[in-house]
Amino acid sequence: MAKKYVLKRVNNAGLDQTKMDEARFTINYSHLLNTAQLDAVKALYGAYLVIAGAGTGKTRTLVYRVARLIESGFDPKSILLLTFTRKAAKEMMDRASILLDNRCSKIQGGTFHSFANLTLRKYAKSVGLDSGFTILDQGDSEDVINLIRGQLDLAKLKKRFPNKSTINRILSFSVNTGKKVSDILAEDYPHFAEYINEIHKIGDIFSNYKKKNNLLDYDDLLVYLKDFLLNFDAGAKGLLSTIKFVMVDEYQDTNMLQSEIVRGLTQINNNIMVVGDDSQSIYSFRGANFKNIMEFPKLFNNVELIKLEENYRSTTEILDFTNHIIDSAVEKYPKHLYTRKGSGDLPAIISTKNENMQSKFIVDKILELREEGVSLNEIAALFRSSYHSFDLEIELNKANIPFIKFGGMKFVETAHVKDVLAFLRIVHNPKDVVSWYRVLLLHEGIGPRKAQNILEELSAGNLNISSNPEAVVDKKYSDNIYNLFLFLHGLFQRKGSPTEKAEEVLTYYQPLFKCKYDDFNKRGKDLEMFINISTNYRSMESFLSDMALEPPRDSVTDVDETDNEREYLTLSTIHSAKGLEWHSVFIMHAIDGFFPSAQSLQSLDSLEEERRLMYVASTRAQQNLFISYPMHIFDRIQGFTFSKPSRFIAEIKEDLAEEWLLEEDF
DNA sequence: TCGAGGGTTTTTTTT
DNA sequence: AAACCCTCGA
Repeated sequence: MAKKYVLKRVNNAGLDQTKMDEARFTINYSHLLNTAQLDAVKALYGAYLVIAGAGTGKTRTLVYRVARLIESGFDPKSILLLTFTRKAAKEMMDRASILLDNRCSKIQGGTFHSFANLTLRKYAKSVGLDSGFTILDQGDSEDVINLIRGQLDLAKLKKRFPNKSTINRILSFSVNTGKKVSDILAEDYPHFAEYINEIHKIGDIFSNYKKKNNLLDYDDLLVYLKDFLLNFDAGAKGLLSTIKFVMVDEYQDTNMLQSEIVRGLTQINNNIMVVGDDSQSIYSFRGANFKNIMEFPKLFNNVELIKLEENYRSTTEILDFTNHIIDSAVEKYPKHLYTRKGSGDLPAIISTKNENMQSKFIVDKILELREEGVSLNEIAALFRSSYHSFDLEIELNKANIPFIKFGGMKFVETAHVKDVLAFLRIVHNPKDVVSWYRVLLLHEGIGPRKAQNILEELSAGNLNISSNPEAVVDKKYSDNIYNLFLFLHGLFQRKGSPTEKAEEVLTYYQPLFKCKYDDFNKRGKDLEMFINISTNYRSMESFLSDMALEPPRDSVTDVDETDNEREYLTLSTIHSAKGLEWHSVFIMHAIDGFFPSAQSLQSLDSLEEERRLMYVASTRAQQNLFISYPMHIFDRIQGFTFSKPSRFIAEIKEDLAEEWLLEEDF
């Protein structure tokens, strides 16, 4: 008798989901994960919202899910993992590779912006872009706005007009949240409300300017990507048919624009998993709203909610402390974090006489910890604003404690590095007026006016760098302009690696550099490092994109790439410490006015965000948590002021932390 | 029109 | 302490 076969529908990977036998996997998932984590890892099709409290193994869960999808036979390239930094994406891919095999490093991963960059270059035509577009970083955008601002006749205005960074912030916030500029002004900048028309005008000119000159700022990257996806033409369909699974990390910090991108990405394969924690939402200034994460179920059908609540990071004492901080939040979604990690020391709240005593305390305590066998790599000092660590940095240097600082001014944001980049950007995109302007102003005898004239000649085609300057650069221009064009023409024609070109720029730039900066000796190190970094790149395009999107961390204090073995302490803004953890954590400057910051005291919403910031900071600690505040601190405006401890720690109950008072003779 | 000098304000956080 | 704005002499 002939056997009867029943044809069952199988999924895309050719495997029947219900029949999938755990034994076929090389990784023993059910042993290595808790129930909730396992639910998330096994999830296959559909939409999932994973609410993952601090330290509940969020990264671990994502890593295992990647491994499992790949083990199930899905093409790594069909998995897209959007993270907050590319470092986070890379770390996850590395961990998954160790877990399973090298296929895991083949998934697509990165930030929304870097994904937008790659996609838009690839599909430039269908978006109506030139694929050689240049990315404007925040400083570049501000420069353009300043230019436009200068052209408007603002002298006639009686009252102060917002400066470039404020204008940029307002316009950008509008793009990211979808709010009207007038509403933003009314809510956050009532004192500028009367300038609504001027701001709109600047916004319009700015947009046209960017379009005309092949420039995209951070927001444009997202807007163009969103439009590309939602227009859903052949190009977008082609792209989306290759993406089967989308995962988004740190979803609480995405904004409306980004959530539309997520929607756009899942139009064909409705498989989406977002992971986040509303209590750790700390990017409202970029348009994120902690409530967005709970709006997610409205975006997709049948969203399954998974909650990770077992904390694997901190001791009971630390967890009790951090739970208390977030319990006082005015608005939050219920969750109960618990730990089985056991008991340790109570968190300590340390008041010191002044800022320097605080630094000395931290240095001393670090040395003590090191005596006890805690590696410097396991220790971090966290602060609200980048400048809060200046005094500590001095003391660390005195004590010979190596450190790396995260957050704050980045290496590529320093004026001299931007100068060098500007030359390279012109050669790569001769329409990059922002860089042109910067480069022109470097030269003696050229101010805003003459630079404008030259820019006009450039856009009219009377001047260019593709032909020999003999032919195009008129006699009426000074020698240094002729020489500039000669140099750029040479560089434009030359084929060579980013490093070779950067070295040529440096040679040309050297005299200008020494003339512009008194402290050129100190800054010179950055330029050397810039050359060093360039050696990692073979294409100018990826080099320039990376410098704008994922620039290297720090300039002076940064150690060599080869120095990975060395131990170092981490100094970091709380924002840059997101997602990380250490054995021992110091939180500095816990003073009202510093943390929470003075600007946030005005509104409840921003105060609540400061609270979440304190929550993020304190949940980074595994074993030891030290929160310090100086009782006297120098305030540039008022001189010495007596300061109160941060309201977040002042409200802590006695049994949750012990208080230390540091005597003067330390 | 450039660029130096002086007086004033300003301050988070990041892609 | 640095960034910004305005004024004024060359």
